[in-house]
Amino acid sequence: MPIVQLPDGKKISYSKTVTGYDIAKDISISLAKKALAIQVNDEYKDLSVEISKDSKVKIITLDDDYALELLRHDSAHVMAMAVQQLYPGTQVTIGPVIENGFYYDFAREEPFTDEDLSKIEKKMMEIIDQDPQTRREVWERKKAIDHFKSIGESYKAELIDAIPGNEEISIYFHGDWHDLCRGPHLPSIGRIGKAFKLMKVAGAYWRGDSNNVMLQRIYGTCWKSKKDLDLYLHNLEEAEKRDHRKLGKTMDLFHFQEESPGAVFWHQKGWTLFQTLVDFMRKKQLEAGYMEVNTPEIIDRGLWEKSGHWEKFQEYMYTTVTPDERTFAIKPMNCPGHCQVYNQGLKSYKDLPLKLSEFGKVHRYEPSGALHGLMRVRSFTQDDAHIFCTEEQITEESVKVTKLILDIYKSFGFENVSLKYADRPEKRVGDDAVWDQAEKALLEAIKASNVDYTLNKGEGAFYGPKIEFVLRDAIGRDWQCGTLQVDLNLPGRLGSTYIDKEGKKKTPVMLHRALFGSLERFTGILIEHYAGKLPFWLSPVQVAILPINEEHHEYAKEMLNQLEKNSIRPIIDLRNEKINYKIREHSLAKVPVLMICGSKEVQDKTITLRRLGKEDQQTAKFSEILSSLSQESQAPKF
RNA sequence: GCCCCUUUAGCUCAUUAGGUAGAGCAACUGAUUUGUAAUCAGUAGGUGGCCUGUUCGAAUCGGGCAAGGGGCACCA
Repeated sequence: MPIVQLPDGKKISYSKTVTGYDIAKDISISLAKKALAIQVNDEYKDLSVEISKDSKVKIITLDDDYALELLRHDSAHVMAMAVQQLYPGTQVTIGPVIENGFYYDFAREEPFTDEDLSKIEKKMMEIIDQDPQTRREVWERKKAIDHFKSIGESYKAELIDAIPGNEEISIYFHGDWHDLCRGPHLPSIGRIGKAFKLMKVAGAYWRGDSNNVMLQRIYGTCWKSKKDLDLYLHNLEEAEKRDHRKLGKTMDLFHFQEESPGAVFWHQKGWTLFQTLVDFMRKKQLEAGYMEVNTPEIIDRGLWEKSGHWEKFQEYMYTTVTPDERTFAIKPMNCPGHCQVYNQGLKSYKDLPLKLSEFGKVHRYEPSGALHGLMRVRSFTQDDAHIFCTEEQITEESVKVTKLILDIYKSFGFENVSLKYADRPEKRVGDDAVWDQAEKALLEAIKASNVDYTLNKGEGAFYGPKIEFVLRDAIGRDWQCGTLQVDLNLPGRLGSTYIDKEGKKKTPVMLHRALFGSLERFTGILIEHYAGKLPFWLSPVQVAILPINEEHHEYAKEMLNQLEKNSIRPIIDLRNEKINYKIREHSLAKVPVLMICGSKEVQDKTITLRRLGKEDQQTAKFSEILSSLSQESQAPKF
């Protein structure tokens, strides 16, 4: 005698077990037609689920957000159906819903080609037209394993074996095709609609483990309507346009070449941008009490053995053997070097906290497949610092670091920042009491920052807990940049000490901290965030002076000179081209300010100014414009 | 590192049964002296990523290597 309660509070009582479909029908015929699934006490179920107990229910239709998950999940199944019909002998493994779509991993000897994708898509359309009904069955575990083994689906059998004993094994049938699946699913396949597209084939390890065999993964996207699909595809194209690798080329910022994979050749314009960033951060750090130092790139392996890098990090280190047969490593991190600077001279508790910063270029032999433009390189500059302090100072210093990082992010328009906090792992060094203190300190810093955070339990470094700073860019992508790590290990290993109030030698705690992590990567993020249209203060070329014809060249040169004297970065275009042509070209080059001068301007000592992306013009005295641009050229303050 | 794909002029891309390559833009030369997103004409430009094999003949087919791309794994 179940009584079901609808979202509006209305109750319907039944004299016997009912299905979701029955309920939908009792509410209205039109709802029954639209119904895709049912939510029973916060759990999503098939529409065919039998309800025997009192429950709160909600009929899921295309209007619910959850519908998209159903559509995508069913799309994955249909894709697997299509693949197995077209390519017999292919094994199915897992096929989950992901952001914007779905994928399915297949085991098949032959690789899938792009032509295969269109064939599969076509077959999917056919299946959707046939609209097979969905049916759920619960099987006994052994029967399920034996069955999948008998039809050659060993991966599925392995998956069933891994399902916890208290869970039931549900098998979904779509027509005569079936798959192990938790569900729920649409009542019939035709409900998917046709707003989907197969995107790409990729390799993926079975169970995400690189020791396992590699499967073939097909990615697809699926939406509620053709319109949504088109919008998604359009957004992808737009995102491609702001790809920093593409913009780096067209804006003449940097290049890569095969003789030095993963290392940047910075061109004048890109390097100007890079240096502008460094200048900005240098100033902010000096204001925050950091002392900038510089340490060697190449250091004897003995020091890396002491620091533990030789043991833990060797596979990422470049090494070199000199003619006198000494082995050196090119630094992958700055910390050991900073400890050496700290170790010079006796330190007192009065010297703490001691903050050493460095724009240190580090080299790491990253796996070739990881390289990606500026975002992942083998040679990069860290905006690195190490804070030597007492255990009692961890909290205060952590709060300061967090504030500094968040303030700097804001200067670049990154308001949407989140934190990831990782606490003690199983394998670690240091006393639990010190860990307690370090973790408490980081949590307090997080609390003080008033920013959302997620906990990565047990994911801390072996030497201490850490916070990672994640920023979201203009098109909603997250980038992990800054980091703050408490280190209870390295100062001890490298013999760093200070004299405390009682005159006893003690080992300081070290905080590792980076604002953006890699400046190369941050430059890439900035380019994409701004789609190349950098704010005036960061723009490598800030002003293009465009005279109308030869008569105005002299005046134009005069202004060039004035701008340069005022530390603005101008260029001048004296080519014998029409003004339209010059405007177009420098606009495409994303120069933020165009200065046009013709006879009128020469006569009145004015300039006509046009800003990137805007069509309106502004004519004013050159002197006035000069002072306002000088103002605008300053780095943000906070 | 692993799977798949790609690599042709400075850039973006063509050449769909193997017969030594073509366009647009850029560059250069000349004409044009121009007022807010492409003035016209001409010239030059390529041992087709590198090595190797098959063939009378390879950008095109096979093998190897490298770099780049999409993913996976790793990660700033």
